[in-house]
Amino acid sequence: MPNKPFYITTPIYYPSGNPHIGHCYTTVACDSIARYKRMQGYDVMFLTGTDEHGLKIEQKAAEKGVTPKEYVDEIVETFKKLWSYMNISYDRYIRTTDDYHIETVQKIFKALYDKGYIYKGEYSGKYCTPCESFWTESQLKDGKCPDCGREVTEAKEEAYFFKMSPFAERIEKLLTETDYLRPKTRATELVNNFIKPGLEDLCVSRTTFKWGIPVTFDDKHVVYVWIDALSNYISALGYGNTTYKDYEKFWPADVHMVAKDIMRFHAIIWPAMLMALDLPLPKHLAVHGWITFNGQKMSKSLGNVVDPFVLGERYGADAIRYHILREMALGADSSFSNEIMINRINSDLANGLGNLVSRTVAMVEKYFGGTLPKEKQSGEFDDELISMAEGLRAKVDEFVEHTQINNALAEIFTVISRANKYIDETAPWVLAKDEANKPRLACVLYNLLEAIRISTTLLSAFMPTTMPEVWKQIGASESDVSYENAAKFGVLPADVTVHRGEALFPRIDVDKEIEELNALIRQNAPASEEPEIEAEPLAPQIEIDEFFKSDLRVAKIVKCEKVKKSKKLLCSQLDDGMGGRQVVSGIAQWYSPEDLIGKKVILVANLKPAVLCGVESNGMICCSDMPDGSAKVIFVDDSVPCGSKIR
RNA sequence: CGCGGGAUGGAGCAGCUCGGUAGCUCGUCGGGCUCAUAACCCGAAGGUCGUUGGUUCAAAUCCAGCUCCCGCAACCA
Repeated sequence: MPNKPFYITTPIYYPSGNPHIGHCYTTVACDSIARYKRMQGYDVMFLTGTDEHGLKIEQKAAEKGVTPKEYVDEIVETFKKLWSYMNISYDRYIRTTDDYHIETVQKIFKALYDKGYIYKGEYSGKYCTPCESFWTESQLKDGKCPDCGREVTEAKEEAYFFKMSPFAERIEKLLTETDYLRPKTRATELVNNFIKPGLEDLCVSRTTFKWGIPVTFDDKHVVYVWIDALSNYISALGYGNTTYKDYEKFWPADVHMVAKDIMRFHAIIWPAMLMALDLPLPKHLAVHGWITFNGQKMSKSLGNVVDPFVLGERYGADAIRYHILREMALGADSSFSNEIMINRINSDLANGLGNLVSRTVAMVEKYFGGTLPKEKQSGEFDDELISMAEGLRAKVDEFVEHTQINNALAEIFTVISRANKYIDETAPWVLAKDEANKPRLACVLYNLLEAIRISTTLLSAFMPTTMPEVWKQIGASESDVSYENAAKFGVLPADVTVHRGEALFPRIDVDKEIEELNALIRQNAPASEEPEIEAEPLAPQIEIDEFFKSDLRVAKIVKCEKVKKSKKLLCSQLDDGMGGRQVVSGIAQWYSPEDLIGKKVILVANLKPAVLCGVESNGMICCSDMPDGSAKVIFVDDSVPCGSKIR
């Protein structure tokens, strides 16, 4: 009888930069589940990959002066290197630039078109030229581009749209009445925000960049991200292509694991696509939180601090894996500070597991020369340890089944703790003093080896690099550490021979280590005071009269207050030397009203008025972008009179 | 009144569905042990369970109001 299939996926990552610890998060979790399922005897397909199309890649490549494909090839290598570093056992790696994927996407696009779910949009006034973006009716803000706020034009541009509304009801049921979404607490949020207001048709093609999969029946268009990226889950199995033939076997997927920022696409758009194609839906969508660093969200500027390569080199892939997995709770964010990680490695891995193996093996060597005698005598305290060890597998099974890896690990370490306590209870060093106690002593040590064998067998899915080293030390053969034997006590040979080895997880000196890491950070930080910024590509040249189309004036902020119901907006009353006006600016995160009152700024005075969060705005205050995404207002010398023209 | 989540000893969390001695990990302090990676084991200190009111014999747990955080949505003219 063939083994039961199990299909698990990570998202395909966007290679617009090198991978960071956040990417490890999802991938390591999937890898652990994949390994566990393989151990259980499932025929596993574990898919990961990269989503390689789109405007951003096209631009990044242009900046570097290479083709998009060349650009992406290089970064993909880094991803693969990281996965090999982290000992990730993916079965297949999909790149959306692979021929077979392109073939599938084109077929799916055509199929949806033929079924009438994709139609060509001919909307008027939905295109923002500066942003090169299409918008649907409800995305527009007061009839203007939601991105830049400028007037959208009567677009001659066209785009294809995917009809979502026919599936709204089924999707709502999927989210609220099944356990598709994990954790389910997010279901209401999705339903309230997206489904109840009415599902918008989705723009699924672009004509404004070339780096994408061409629409077969309309070569002006390339397929936009949704259909391109999400289809990877089935194209990788051979749906719509002949490169692979695993679709029948593995679809529907057992688990799609994603971080919360892309939950929406996997919870709504992906099911809608599958429904439109009349394909079965995946069984579960497991959503996890973000890694935050010292309380801050991960960002590029922090990238080098928690470079997974650096961390892996210092502590080993398994230590990183363990920390990530142990901290991960479905849904919630988890913080990643070096201190937390080092403490965790020390207390759980070095003091708990590593030391348990070390002391046990040492005692077998010291008291029996490395090989236990066959004669044993059971005694007090044995039963509790044995029953805990024997019952462990069932508990871990349960947690893995529900993608609760942190709990699975906690369960395993309960047994490890219990084993350490068992040593104190039985006090082998006391037994060793009397030759008559040798059978009892042998039994105690054997029980410890068994507890270690069972724990590490189950742990090997999560920490695949180090566990074989443990097995070498405790004298376990390959068959001893099978999943089968993980629920049985008494598997190791009665006269097992151990082999003392290196410390598995050396204890880390916290203070020293933190200092070294901080030094590394400083070293990697930009040397100059001036933060380096990635220069934006230069806008096309313009004539001087085009410049004079914008009327820039000096104005003084006389009054300023926060816009209610908005986090980002400040509403200012300006003296523009022309009777005054009101302007709204999205800078509330960086400036409080007191910072601005009385200051003189540069005003774009001839912008068409717009209404933001119900407040009218007549112009724009000039700011410069900062590397971290914030903005700095450009102040003008107080001696310049209000209303002065700038040129 | 856009939607949702949260507030529990120094830190991070569990408990709340189905009211009844407040639990875990780390940290701190004291003790024990010596097989071990100064590790391990035991014990102690430390909490008005955000705030106010209500239901009840009894509320961290149920109900209502309030405050503060966080996420989503909206929004950086």
